[in-house]
Amino acid sequence: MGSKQQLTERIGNLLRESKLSVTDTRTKILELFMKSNGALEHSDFEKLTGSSFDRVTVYRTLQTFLDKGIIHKIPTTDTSVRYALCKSECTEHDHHDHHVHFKCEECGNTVCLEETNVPAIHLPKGYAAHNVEVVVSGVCKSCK
Amino acid sequence: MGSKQQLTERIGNLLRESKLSVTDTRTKILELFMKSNGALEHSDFEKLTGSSFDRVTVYRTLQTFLDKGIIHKIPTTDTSVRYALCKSECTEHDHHDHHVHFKCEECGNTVCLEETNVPAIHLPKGYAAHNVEVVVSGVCKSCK
DNA sequence: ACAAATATGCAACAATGTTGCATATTTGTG
DNA sequence: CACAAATATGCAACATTGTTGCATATTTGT
Repeated sequence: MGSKQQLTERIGNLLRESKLSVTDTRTKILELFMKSNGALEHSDFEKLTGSSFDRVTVYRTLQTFLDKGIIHKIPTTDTSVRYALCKSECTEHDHHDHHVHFKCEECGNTVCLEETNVPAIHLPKGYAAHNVEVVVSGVCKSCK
Repeated sequence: MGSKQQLTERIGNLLRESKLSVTDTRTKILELFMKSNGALEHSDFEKLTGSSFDRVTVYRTLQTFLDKGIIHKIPTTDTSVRYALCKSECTEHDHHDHHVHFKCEECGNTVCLEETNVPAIHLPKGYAAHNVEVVVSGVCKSCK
C-alpha cells in the first residue's frame, strides 16, 4: 500500500515529466483520478473537492492534462465529458486508447478495461480508420 | 426517386405508427434526418431550418423520437449529442444499434455504417454486456 | 531571495438545456 | 364539417455548463 506521501511524490514526478509545474490543483485532481480508478466528469471534481477550486481552473487543468496525454476522453451519449487516466503508452503526440470502456447501468460508473483489446473493425471500401472507440454498457462486477 | 410528396407521406405513416400526431415540426425534422443520411446534432436543426422552430420544441421533439425508438444517440467525446435515424429493427422497447458509427475527421460528418457489424467483445469475468457502441474516426469515402 | 514564467481566481459573458404555463394545432367523434 | 378533448408549440424565465480577458498569486530556475 502506498502512503499518501508516496502518492504525492508520484504525482509530482508525473507532472515534472510532462514539464508542468506542480501545483495544488493539479496534484489534487490527479489524486482523485488515481483514487477513483474510473472515469470522472467535470462535476465530480466540484463534488469531490468540495468546490475548493474555481470552475475555470478545473477546466483548464483538464485541458492541460489532455494536451500532455496524461488523461483521455471517453465517449458518452449525453452532454457530459468523461475523462480517465492514460496508461504509459500514451504520449503527447501519439494518443490512442487501445482498451475498451465499460459503463455500468447500475452504478453509473465508467471504467477502463485495460486487459480487453479493441477488435479490428472491417470497414467498407473507401474508409480509412485512425481510431476506434468501444463503449460497452451493462452491469459491472460490483453491481452483479 | 421518391417525390417530396411521397417522402411526406412516408413520414406521416412513420409518425402514426408510433402513435404520434403529425405536426409540422416533426415532419420537418424527420425530413432533415432522411435527407442527411448522417448524424445530426441539435444545432444542425436550427441551422437547417433557419431557426423556424423554437429551441424547446426541437429538444422535446428529439426526446419524443428517442422514446419511440425512431432515432438513437451516438456517443461522442465532446458535449454535443448526435442523433441518427434508427432502422426498422429498433422498437420502443428493444433498442439496439448493431452497426458501427463512423466519424470523419475531415468533414466532421458522422454516418452509420449499416453493413459493418459490431464484433463480439470478450469482457473480463463478472461483467455482463447489454449494448456495445463502436465509433470509428478517420477519413470517409468522400473526403479521401 | 529574486525575476521571469506560469497558474489561479474573479467577473462577465456565451452557449446549451430545462420547466411552467398560456395558446395553438391535431385528432377522434358525432 | 364542427366540436371537444388531447396533444404539441412557443414564450419567458431560469439552471447548468463552458469560455475569455485580465489582475493577482504561485512556482520555477538562477
